[in-house]
Amino acid sequence: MAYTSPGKTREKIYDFVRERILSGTPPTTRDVQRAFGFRAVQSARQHLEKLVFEGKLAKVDGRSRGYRLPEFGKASPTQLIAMLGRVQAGELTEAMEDPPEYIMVQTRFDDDELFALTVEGESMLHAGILPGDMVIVRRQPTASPGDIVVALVGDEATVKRYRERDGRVELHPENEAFDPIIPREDGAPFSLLGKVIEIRRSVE
Amino acid sequence: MAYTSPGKTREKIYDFVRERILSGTPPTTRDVQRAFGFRAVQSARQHLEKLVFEGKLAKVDGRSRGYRLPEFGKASPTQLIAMLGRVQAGELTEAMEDPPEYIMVQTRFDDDELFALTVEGESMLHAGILPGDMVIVRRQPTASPGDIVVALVGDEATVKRYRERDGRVELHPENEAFDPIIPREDGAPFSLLGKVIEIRRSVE
DNA sequence: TGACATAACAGACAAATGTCTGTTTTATGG
DNA sequence: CCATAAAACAGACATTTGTCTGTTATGTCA
Repeated sequence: MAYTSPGKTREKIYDFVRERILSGTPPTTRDVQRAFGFRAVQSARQHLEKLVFEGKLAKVDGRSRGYRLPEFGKASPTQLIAMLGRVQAGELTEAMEDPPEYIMVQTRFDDDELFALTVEGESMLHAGILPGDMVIVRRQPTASPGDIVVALVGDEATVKRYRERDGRVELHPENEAFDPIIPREDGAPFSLLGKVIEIRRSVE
Repeated sequence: MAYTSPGKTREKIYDFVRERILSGTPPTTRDVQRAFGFRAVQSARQHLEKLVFEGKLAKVDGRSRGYRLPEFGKASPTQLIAMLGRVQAGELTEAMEDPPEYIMVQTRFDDDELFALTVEGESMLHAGILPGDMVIVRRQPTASPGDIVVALVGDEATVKRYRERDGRVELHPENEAFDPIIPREDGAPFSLLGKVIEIRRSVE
């Protein structure tokens, strides 16, 4: 490879390695060598080791593909969660299996069971949740008053604000055009799917 | 390792491999061997190959740590972007360098230059953008009418709806309590930072 | 119980990958 | 221009890792 001014190539190597790590597979020394057209492995290695020395990369010695992003290691665990969609026979199932869509989420705890849903309807408009928004839900059987939750009422999944009045569960919309749902009264089968922990909206 | 009924161990191996892939490093055959206490590499290999045959895992032959999640192979590229925050002397700089915070974004195009901001104020309330929301912005010098943009007006970064009237730029809030900004008229230095492509809100 | 499929084991070889020692070439700053 | 540091090259060895052939043990089911 042609000679470049000090640090120039190293920066590109960092970008390359970083991207590879993020996309799921840290590169081998020789991956880097080939990607940059070095004629010696050591050329790649020297840059990589220097990046580790500078603290820009972390490394597990001796192991193959041992390079890591230092801050990211302990930052927050990343989880790939499934986009669910349709409600079918009272059970939430994966919509359009064909390709099941996944999204990345950074979570506080690794053992949370998460899933994502697309919101339909305008019942939570005043809570800043619009139709088409994606909500990320932590599956849990209970909730606290004030939580935004996803519940199965009858056959339909719905996003509402969780309240309790006189010991009874109430699901409140945040839009005057809609009425609260009081499960016991209307007798519809009711079950709490989980709590909304994040809202995402794509506006591209 | 003790003998288990058919498929029992394989399921656990699948979970193990999956988790390892998601956490950033696919395991080696011998990683699996050790994790399950097999006394032969082939035991692990057999299970892994079978999982590939069943379509539950994908694999790059010959390469170390070559196991993948099949659906994940084609997923959109992932990018780590910086959380910017404060506006300083007309320039957007990284807030609290000390740990620079990064978030994961799945992008359509890999070469977009993205950054993230925290929204202050309620001027975009009716567009479903609340104070504290994080907006992900693609840096670009122009915008189309209707876009939600981030602009630097004076020393302040502001999120508004981009409009044009009589060939002049107007920045419209989505809240009656606020007035539109018409850059030329009030004479404040104005520059377009980019277009909002995603909104995220954490409600934990 | 016995046939069968699967699980697990044993040992080895080959390829990929990490690592090392030393040399040559080029950019940079005085 | 020269001294120096960094970049790139060369070739090799050690370890890790993927792969293979064949054997033994155990669960399953008729």
